[in-house]
Amino acid sequence: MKSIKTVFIAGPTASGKTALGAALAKKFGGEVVSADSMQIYRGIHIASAAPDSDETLGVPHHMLEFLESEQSFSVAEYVNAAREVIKDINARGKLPFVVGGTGLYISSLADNTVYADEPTDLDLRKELNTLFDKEGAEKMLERLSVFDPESAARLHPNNRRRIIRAFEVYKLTGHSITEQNIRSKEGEKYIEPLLIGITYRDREKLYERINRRVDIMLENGLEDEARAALSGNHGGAVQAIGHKELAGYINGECSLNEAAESLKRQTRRYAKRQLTWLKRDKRINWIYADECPDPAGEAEKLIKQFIGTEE
RNA sequence: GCCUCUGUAGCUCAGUCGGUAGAGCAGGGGACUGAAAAUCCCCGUGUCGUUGGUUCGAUUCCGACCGGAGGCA
Repeated sequence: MKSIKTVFIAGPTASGKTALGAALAKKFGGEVVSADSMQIYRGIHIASAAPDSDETLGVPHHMLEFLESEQSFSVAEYVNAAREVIKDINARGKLPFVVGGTGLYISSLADNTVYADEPTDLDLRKELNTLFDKEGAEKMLERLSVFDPESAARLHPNNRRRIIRAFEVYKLTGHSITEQNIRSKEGEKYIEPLLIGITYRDREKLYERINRRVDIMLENGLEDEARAALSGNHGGAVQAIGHKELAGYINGECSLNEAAESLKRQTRRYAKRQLTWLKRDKRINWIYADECPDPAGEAEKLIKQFIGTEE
């Protein structure tokens, strides 16, 4: 099968990628596939800055707000679902635009990473956690080195989550995560990506935007949304920045102002981590919103060149 | 006007009995394959208010000045 030309719009939170993605998709008659690990959930519309109906500009958006907050989700499920959506968009003769800030989701699609069928086993994770508590990190890494020396050497003892995942893969599949990662790169290249990154050269400007957006979220009812989420079942969405920070205020542990400051700080750090992830990918064509007079026009040029309809 | 306290990192402050300084927070850099808005690793960024004096050497001691806080008038 011929690979599907797909435009990716990536960037840190509050960089303006949602608006840019929708505008570009409209211009090129495309459809948007969200690549955001929080916007997949319902009940977190404000905190995740999911696009409102007026922000989608009438362009179909996929992979948005389709899961209940207590449901667990994974990159594997994301990639497998998004792939079908992209194939469908392509089959209808439209250009897919993957827009989002979850680096792992974006690169998994752009790199055509294959995630084999393998059910998530939360009980096994629990067991492994108990074992970890009993044995300690060093002993666990020693055990890991027996069947996966590469991972044992690579993983930091403090990174419990990754160590446990390495055991989990082996117990579930009989092969190491190192081996699995190698296989994951050998799949069909069904996507041909054009990667566009949007951000600000001056970090301070991005942070100002983040701070402002948090204030707007609070004005728009973030507190009520957080209250509703916190009273419900806790699941995949509880780790969302926004509800987490407001919990302290809602439980009477701090003032609203302190919660808001904490939320801004966590969002800034998140943006920094997003940038660290994206910077690594040398294929990304970066557009700096604070230097470029016409970011959308710049992106349009790249896309025209990419799809081969250069005027 | 006088007296006292005070001025050190972006912020709050420690400290140097004289040998150009260090914590917390903020911040910066990095890793990343099934929880990824998660998880984890590394890093102190400085005209020690200014200016004279004493000294081999002053951020440290002394004086003056400038800024801040309080007190007495």
